[in-house]
Amino acid sequence: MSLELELGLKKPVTLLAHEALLSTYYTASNLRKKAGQFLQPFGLTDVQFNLMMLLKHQSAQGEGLTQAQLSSMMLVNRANITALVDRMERAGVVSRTSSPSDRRSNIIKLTESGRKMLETIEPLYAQEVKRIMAVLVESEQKRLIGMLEKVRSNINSDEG
Amino acid sequence: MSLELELGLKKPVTLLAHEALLSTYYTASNLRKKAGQFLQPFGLTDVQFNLMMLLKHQSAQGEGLTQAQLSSMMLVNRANITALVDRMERAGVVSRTSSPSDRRSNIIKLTESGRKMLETIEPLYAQEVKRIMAVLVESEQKRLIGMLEKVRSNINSDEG
DNA sequence: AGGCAATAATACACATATTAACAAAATCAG
DNA sequence: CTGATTTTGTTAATATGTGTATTATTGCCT
Repeated sequence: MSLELELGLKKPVTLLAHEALLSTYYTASNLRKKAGQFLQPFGLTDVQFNLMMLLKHQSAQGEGLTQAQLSSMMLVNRANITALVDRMERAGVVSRTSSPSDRRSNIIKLTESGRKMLETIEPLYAQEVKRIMAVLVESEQKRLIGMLEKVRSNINSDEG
Repeated sequence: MSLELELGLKKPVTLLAHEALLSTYYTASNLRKKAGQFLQPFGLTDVQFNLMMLLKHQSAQGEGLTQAQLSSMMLVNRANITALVDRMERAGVVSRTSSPSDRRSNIIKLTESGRKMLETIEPLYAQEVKRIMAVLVESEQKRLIGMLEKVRSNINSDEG
């Protein structure tokens, strides 16, 4: 179904480039909503799940990540991470410890409870992601990734 | 530049389908940030600009749209629109009138000031969108739109 | 050593998103 | 027509995002 029908537009989007941009917006929006619904029974949001995945896959065994590293990997402002980690700490899925080597930094780690939770959810999540993306064959997924990468690379290329 | 490098990941994303999903997320996120920066000098957010574009292009001459129509076209909850229109009304770019034919509904229209503002911004915005998307030739943009459409169509196809 | 710039986290004000609960109005079933 | 249902908008609680300012700490440079 076209964007026009999905959104109930009365007139088509006239500029192709704009339609491409809106398609990217709304697809991301739909994917996030779907992820949110999928994760709700586990008491997690998509952002919290993403953070837990980073802690599991992007840190050396049991090392954890600093809030600054997390903000870089999630492409959000560092200020965001404070309240996000607060909530997750309160929910008992991560721990926050001051770094001994740099007392400005906090080390965020999965708790045992968080690790177990992720062990349950991750295979189901991976299965659902594969199901959704299976409308595109492997070569198409690669082409999609490549095209989006080109778009991102061009976003800020006029500055400086 | 790959997602891995852009986010400072230490390890690659192993599941191709997940990388495709994350690419879509982060591209949309980058596009929205860029739009936000572009619109900031005009005192608008990307969401407010999007709403103004809908009022201009998706309503019959001077007719306006209801909040329910706007929420459908923006893929957001109706509850959102209330405060959004409040802010935009306060900024003087839209007006909110009770519909004579259905007293539950509010008709949202661009004010003269909003219309003028859009006349200034729209061509600059279109130019910037074209510049960003010009890394993809027309056929690629169409292929991107088509692939994203297929993904969206598959998101909720397991329900019911 | 001492001073100064950069970095990490936090706090605050604000914009946007969700769900749930509600009131008012329109519509439908009989 | 009347009573039940649906639709529209609002409000409240919560989560996430931005930018800015502040504090603490680190590290660099003279």
